Amino acid sequence: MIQNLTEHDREHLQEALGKSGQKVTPQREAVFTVLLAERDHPTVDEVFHRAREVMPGLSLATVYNCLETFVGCGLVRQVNHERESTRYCPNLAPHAHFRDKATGRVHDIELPPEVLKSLRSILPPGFDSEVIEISFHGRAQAKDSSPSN
Amino acid sequence: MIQNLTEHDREHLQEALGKSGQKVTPQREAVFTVLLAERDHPTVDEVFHRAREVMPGLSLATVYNCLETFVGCGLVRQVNHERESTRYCPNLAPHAHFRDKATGRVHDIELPPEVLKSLRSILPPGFDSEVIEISFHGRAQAKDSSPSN
DNA sequence: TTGCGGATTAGACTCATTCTAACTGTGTAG
DNA sequence: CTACACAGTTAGAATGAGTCTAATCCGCAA
Repeated sequence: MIQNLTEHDREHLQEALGKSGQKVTPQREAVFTVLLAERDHPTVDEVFHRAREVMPGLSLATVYNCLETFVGCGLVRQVNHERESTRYCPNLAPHAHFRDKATGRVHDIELPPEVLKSLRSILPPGFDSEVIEISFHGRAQAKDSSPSN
Repeated sequence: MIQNLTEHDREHLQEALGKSGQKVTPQREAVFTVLLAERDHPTVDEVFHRAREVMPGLSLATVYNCLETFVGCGLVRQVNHERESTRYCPNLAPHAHFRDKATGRVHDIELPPEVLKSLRSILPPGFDSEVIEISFHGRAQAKDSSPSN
């Protein structure tokens, strides 16, 4: 089920961690692998259970730590919807999220640069935004499972 | 500090509650008054403390109940940022939120219809969105306090 | 007066997340 | 080789927003 990291992904991990002076550890590798394996915006708990299958001694605290580290060095994004548990997303391209009311599943929605730009333009002078989060909530007659990247 | 409701606002409250078969109570009036008095996106706790000044017996549970009721009948909107406490906003016009990194203060950002439209347009066919939330996070060299409306 | 139902209340409870303190493992200085 | 430092990991306790529960209150209709 859970593949090992590709050469490329391992390098990506290593480089991002290295840049902020941190190391690749087996736990971090396991957690990162889980995130890449199924890009379905898992919660911490889901990551925990999936990673445990591969590394039974892994603790929940470590999963929290790893994910925080990844967010800190820009490897993944947090996704929040209302006050539900935080989900994690390895898609770094600018995109919005769509949460399906029926299934709770989160889909990535591509965000064209011009739309992003028009969004930025609504900020009055003096407002300088680093992060924009856009989330839709509604119904999707989705074909199937995993969101595109 | 906390003014009474204007005639107009009381009618607004009454009508909205009435439509979903609920009554105006002193507690609901107090909570609604607090929301309108200072449109600074207070948390439940802030609403609770402000309303207590006017109605000392008011309980936290009731504040939760009132706010939930208001959301249910469309009188106010919830505003969530990451996993911080939920805030409440009586501005019903479509708008985005800007959270100031430095102060934590939330500002309303007007959302022109064409921007809203361009946002909707990025949804692939089959995705039907009822709610769109847009939030910016960054720094504002704000002149002063309360957000417009 | 009695009974009903919605509203309110205090306090118990849940549960995601954070904190703490102990432990592990690796690398480096002696 | 030994030991010290230090990042990372770990289990479990603590936190805190929000929800639930069961008792009470209150206005109204029979």
